Amino acid sequence: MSPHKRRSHQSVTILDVARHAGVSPMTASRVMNNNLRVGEDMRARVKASAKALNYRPNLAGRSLRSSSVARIGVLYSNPSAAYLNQFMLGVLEESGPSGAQIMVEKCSGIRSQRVAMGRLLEASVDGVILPPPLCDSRQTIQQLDAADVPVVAVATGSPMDGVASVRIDDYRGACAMIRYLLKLGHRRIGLIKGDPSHTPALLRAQAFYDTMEAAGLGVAEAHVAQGMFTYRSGLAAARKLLQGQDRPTAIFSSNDDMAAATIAVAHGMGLNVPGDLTVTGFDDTPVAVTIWPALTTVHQPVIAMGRAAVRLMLEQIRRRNEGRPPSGEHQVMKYTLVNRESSAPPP
Amino acid sequence: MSPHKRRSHQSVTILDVARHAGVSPMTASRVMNNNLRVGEDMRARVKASAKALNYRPNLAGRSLRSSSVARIGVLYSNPSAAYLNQFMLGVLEESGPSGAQIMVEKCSGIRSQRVAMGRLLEASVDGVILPPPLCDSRQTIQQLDAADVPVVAVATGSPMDGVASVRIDDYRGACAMIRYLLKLGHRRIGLIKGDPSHTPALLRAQAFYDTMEAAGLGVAEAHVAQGMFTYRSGLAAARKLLQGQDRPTAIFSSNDDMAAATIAVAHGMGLNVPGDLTVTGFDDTPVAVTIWPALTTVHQPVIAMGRAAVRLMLEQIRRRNEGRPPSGEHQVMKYTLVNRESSAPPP
DNA sequence: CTGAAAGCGCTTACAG
DNA sequence: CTGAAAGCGCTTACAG
Repeated sequence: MSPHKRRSHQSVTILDVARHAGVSPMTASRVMNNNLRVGEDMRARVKASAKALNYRPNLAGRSLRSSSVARIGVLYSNPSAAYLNQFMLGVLEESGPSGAQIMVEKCSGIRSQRVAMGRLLEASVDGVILPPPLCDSRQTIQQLDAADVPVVAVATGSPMDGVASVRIDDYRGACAMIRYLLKLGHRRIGLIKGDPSHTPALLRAQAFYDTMEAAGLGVAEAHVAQGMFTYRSGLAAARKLLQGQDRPTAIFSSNDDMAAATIAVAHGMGLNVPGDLTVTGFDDTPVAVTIWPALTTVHQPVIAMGRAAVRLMLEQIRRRNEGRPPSGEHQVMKYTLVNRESSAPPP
Repeated sequence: MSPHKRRSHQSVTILDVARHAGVSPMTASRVMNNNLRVGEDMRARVKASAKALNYRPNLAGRSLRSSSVARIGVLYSNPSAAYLNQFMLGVLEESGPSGAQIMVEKCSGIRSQRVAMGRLLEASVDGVILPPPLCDSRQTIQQLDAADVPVVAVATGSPMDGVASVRIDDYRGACAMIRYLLKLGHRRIGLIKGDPSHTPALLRAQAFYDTMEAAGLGVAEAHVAQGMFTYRSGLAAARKLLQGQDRPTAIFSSNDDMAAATIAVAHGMGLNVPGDLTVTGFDDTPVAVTIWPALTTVHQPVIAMGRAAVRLMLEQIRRRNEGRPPSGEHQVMKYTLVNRESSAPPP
């Protein structure tokens, strides 16, 4: 960087961009805010200048002048604490600099749902982010729609038209994991399904069946157990899978909590993981590295998804304020297969 | 609220406070920032007015004019992911509105410590927050001191003079838990100790010995096991405690991860928790409600401690900027005993 | 569609 | 120790 003296606090302001583009600061501002009433020509020039100068809007300045900061609600029902913690980390990281206010409301059951929703609406939130499993509640989304409040659905397995969403491709993530197990040499692979009312659970299970079939492998009834995404349900499911004669050499659990339970059950039976049994999870929540052996799992970038949810929400709010329809953008984030200690070739 | 029209965006500004107190805005500003060069008289008047009007500084305005926002580093080594997530939740919540920037650096081992510290210093952070176990590293604190960078130590068992800190009273928290087990009727209580290089581990163990002794109970060698705060170390410790003849009817684990491991081992031995064995933890991290049965534990308000750490840090930075010495304030937060499903009277 | 002016709430830099 | 003036970066409200 050249050693010349800084004239102001911030290196590049919107004034610099305007000057560089040869337009007024107002026009530059309008372009930065996606305001429609700007000619294509100017829009392009400003965008180019902003990029060339690496302009970053000063959010303090913006929020100082703009009448109000965005108020974003996060409405959740019963996700795992670990998941929600990570998600909120992303939400707060992104909302902090933008000056947006975050209101978190929990609900369990229909009645408390009504109460929570009422509180959010009364606080006149500008938008509501719906982490799973509420992301799939038609009723919740319709209520919000009726109140003209934009929604961002997080980690839904079935994105809806006109409702913005962030997610990973659960189907392909699960396929990747099954293919990995296959490549390791496993043939008898067990599946612990997740709560069937959560759309990603369905996708992960379907990926299992499809990939096994594509490999020319049948799936025995005894090798599939229904779970509910909780540790406790994983305990029961793992017992079912491991008690039989022809027990699987690998178990694909639809999330980490149930995988952790599976390892606990296996240890209880004197089974070595991964020597006697490979166990893999999904999500890569903190429990994956808490337990021993550390879990091979599919990493879902939960923090990044929290950030993305806020960005999408801010965009929805702007659109609404300008009378434009919701973008209905569906952002698909990258999953990664994380190979740790709980997987190995079959005995 | 009266229905009169709002003159401006914010209900109460520093101008209102100044007018109410009959001083200039500058004086009001100085008082709000604890600037020393204000007479006692005016200081009192402004404070009273601010309180009367319920004045909340607009942080966007402040950060816009102030040359720079605070840059706060968080340097950590190897805490549990769950703990750090929760802690960061508090840090981000508090730093967001203040506009402070957070820089997180991880280090493992001496060499990477040097690298991480170098990055922080190069980014010219205004202060560094030290979560456990780095909160107890004299070397780290001295390096930071030498660079004239204020420190806030989090959850240290031995607060140092001149270094601000936030913590709970680990000793009394552990005493409360042991007394609870005693009251339940347990006499043979086992202890899983934590990493001895972490000061809170020492306090929790000492509380165990003292409380048992106060109850007139001896502690058998076989009823104490050394752990390292990890799940894996908890597995080994629990095996040691449960294999003997005269096994304990209750086990007090020095943290939740090791308690979770203990429950897994107990289940593996066919023991019912809490029917045959009571297991309790410490910290109340998310794992406490993930596992089954849910853990009775000592709640440490980690999120609130994250917020408090940022508040203390901002105060330290201000003091330093004004040439005053660090406050060396030690904030002690409240713990709570959370009674869930893993504890019951002895069989 | 584009712009000149004013001001959001606060604090810096200068006077006294 | 106290204050009047100016300005941080941005956008609202008004003109054209």
